[in-house]
Amino acid sequence: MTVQQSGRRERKKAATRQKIADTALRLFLERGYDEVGIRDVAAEADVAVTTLFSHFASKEALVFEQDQDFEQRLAQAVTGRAPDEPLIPALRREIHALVRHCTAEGAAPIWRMIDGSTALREYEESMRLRHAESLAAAIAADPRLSRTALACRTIARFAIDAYPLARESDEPEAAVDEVFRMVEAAWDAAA
Amino acid sequence: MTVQQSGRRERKKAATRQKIADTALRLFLERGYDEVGIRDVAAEADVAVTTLFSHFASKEALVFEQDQDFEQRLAQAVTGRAPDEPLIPALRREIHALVRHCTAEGAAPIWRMIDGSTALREYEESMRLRHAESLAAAIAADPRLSRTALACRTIARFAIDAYPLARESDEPEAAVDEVFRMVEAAWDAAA
DNA sequence: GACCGTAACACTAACCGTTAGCTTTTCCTA
DNA sequence: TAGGAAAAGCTAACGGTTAGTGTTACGGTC
Repeated sequence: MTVQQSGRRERKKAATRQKIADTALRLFLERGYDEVGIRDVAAEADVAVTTLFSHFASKEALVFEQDQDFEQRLAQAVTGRAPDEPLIPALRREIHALVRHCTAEGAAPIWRMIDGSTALREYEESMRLRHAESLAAAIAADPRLSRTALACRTIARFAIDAYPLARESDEPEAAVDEVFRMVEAAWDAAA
Repeated sequence: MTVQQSGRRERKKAATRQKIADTALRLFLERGYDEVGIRDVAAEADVAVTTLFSHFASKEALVFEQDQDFEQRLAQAVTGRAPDEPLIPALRREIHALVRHCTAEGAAPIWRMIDGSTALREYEESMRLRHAESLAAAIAADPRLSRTALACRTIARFAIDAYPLARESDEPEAAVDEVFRMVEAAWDAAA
C-alpha cells in the first residue's frame, strides 16, 4: 500500500536530472569540457548550482551518467548467468556488449572529450575500480566457484582491465577476445 | 655540456622542495590530510603558495613524493634484468620489493592516512595507471619477448594490479605470489 | 669584477568546484 | 485541506589552483 505509482514528484525529479545531464553534455560538446563551468551548466538548465549537486556528486559525474547501469550489468552477468555457464565466457559477453556500446556511432565525440580531459580520465579510472570491487563481490558470492577471495578480486580487476584496453585498441572487438584468453588462463591457474 | 651537480642554485631548489615535502607530511600526519590546507603548508614551510605549486603539481603529489622512483624501478626491472631471466619472475621480484617497502615499519601511519582520503586513493590509482603504461612500453621494447602490443599492455596492467591487491591483503607477501601465478598463466597464454 | 639572462621565489587577486546554512516551493498522504 | 517531507532555491563561503606581475639570487660570459 505504501508503494506509490503515480509519483509526480519522482517524475519531476527524474526530469530535472535528465535536463541537467542533457544540458551539460550539450555544452561540453559545444565548447569543451574545461571551458564550461558548473555555473554555466546550472544557468543553462535553469536550476540552482546546489540543485545540480544534489543530483550529481561532481562535475565529472555529469558525463558518466550510466555509471550505475554498468556496475549492475556486470554483477548481473555473473549472478544471472545460466546455471551451467562458466564464469569467464559470461564476463566476456558482457564486456563485449559494453565495448560495443561505447564504440557505437555517435559516441565518438564523447570519448574524444573524455580522452582530452585529465579529470575525466581519472574519474573513469576510479569508476572502474568501484566496478571491479562490486564485480569481485558478486564472483566471491557464487557458490559454484571455489576460489580464494584474493583470486576473485584479482580476476575481477583483470576482467575490468579488458575494457579500457579494448577501447584504446584499433580493433576493440578482437582486443576483448585477445585479452580474455589471458584472463581465462589466469582464472584456470587460480583453481 | 657537463651536468653541474655542485650548483648552489640546484641545491637550494632541492632543499626548498624537500622542506616543503617534509613539512607537508609532518602536518598531514599531525592533524590529518583534510584538516591541513595548502596555505598552512606553505606558511609552515615559509614559502609562497605559488612556490609550493612550482615544486608539486597538486596537494596529493606532496604525499607521493617517490612517484617517479617507482616508475623508473619498474621499467628498470624489465630492461635491466639478467639476459636469461624471464619477464615474469623479474617483475614479481620488483613488486615484492615495492610491497615490502610499503608495509615496512613506520609506513603504516602514512598508508592509514592515504586509505582515509578519497582524493589520495584516487591519485594513487591514476599514478599506477601511468606506471602501467611506462611498464608496458618497456615490455614492448624488449626484443626477447615476442608478444603483441596489446598483450604487453595487458600484462603490464595485470602486474601492476598485483600491488594494490597485495597491499590490501592480510598477508601481502603471499598475496603477491598468488596473484603472480595468475599473471604468469596469462602471459603464457599470450604466446 | 661588472653584466646580463634566467631560474626561483613572492605577492595579489582571482577562478572554479564544492558545501553549509537556511528559506521557499511542490506535492504526497492522511 | 492541512501537515509534513522532499525537492529546489539563494547566499556566502571554503579550499585547491592559476594568471599576472614583479623581485631576488645565481651562473656563465666578457
